[in-house]
Amino acid sequence: MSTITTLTSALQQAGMRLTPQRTSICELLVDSDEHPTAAMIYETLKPRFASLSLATVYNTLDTLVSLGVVNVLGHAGDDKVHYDADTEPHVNLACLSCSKIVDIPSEHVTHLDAEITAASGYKLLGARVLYYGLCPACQKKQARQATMKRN
Amino acid sequence: MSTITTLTSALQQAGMRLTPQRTSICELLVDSDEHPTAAMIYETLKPRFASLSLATVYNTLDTLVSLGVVNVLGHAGDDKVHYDADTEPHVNLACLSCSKIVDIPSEHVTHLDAEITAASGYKLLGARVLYYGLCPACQKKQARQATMKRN
DNA sequence: TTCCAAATTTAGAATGATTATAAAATAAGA
DNA sequence: TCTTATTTTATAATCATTCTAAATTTGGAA
Ligand SMILES: [Mn+2]
Ligand SMILES: [Mn+2]
Ligand SMILES: [Zn+2]
Ligand SMILES: [Zn+2]
Repeated sequence: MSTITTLTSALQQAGMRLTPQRTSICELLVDSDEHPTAAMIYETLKPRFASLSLATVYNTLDTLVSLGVVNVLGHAGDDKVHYDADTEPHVNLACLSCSKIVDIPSEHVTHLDAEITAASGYKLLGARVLYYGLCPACQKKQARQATMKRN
Repeated sequence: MSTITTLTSALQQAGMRLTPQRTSICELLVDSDEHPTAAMIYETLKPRFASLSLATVYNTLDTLVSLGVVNVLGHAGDDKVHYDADTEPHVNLACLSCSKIVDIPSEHVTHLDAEITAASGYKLLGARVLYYGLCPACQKKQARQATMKRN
């Protein structure tokens, strides 16, 4: 399990300073289980840093991703990129309708890293294991709307 | 293995007409193993359809994705969304430097679909299993540049 | 055939997430 | 304190993608 230290020390070891903004972004990423976007991080931290800039959020996220301590999952029905500070192998499951992403533990994904590295010679930096579809609530919503139209 | 018919009949069963543009987009997706972007598809088909529009490419891709016969993998170092007509479970492996995506067969991913459906109640539409890092060639390139700087 | 309405494609404008830029603020060290 | 490198910020710019309305194509009557 990633802790705040995992992220902050990654930044330091990369020769970067630990500013309050960067620390808060790392904290939010580790504490959150909602796979936030840059905009969500920005909005959440705005009250704490009145002058926070979106550029800082994007820059910090890019750095964390390129250091391999944060995974970038991509779009989830919205057109925003979602991030995941939990780099332990697991399945992410997104609803294309409400854009929520939940975690699914799976024994199967645990061994993929080693398998891929061995088979490919690639230097792995991150994983994007995201299945997508419709959550139960949004399935019901769709069924209801389909019924409406038919009548 | 997906054939051209998998995609075209999905469009027809959704009540859509099989136009030459749509058929060609489906063909290209099935024939290609390079996980193309909308722009790549557009450029490839432009010689055949002088008046082809990017909107048609995007619309067709969206439809195919929402029908579950094409997977959307997301960005790969570039900022273009890559698509995969191979919906058989497999690992995609992207190089963030040269943006190439290769396929890695894996026994482990085969059972994920069923496992996720059972555990979640979601209606699955697609999978995005993409690991990313640096291919061997780009690793060498980076090492060489690091050496340069040091001297 | 010819005609019609629906579906589709197209060209071009608009959107908006992300990136780039340059100036202001901050921090580390002499 | 100075000095300098790093970082943040405000704002402009980019560009992949989406939207829009007009033009084209289609399939099915008549
Ligand atoms: Mn997750
Ligand atoms: Mn693939
Ligand atoms: Zn939902
Ligand atoms: Zn490469």
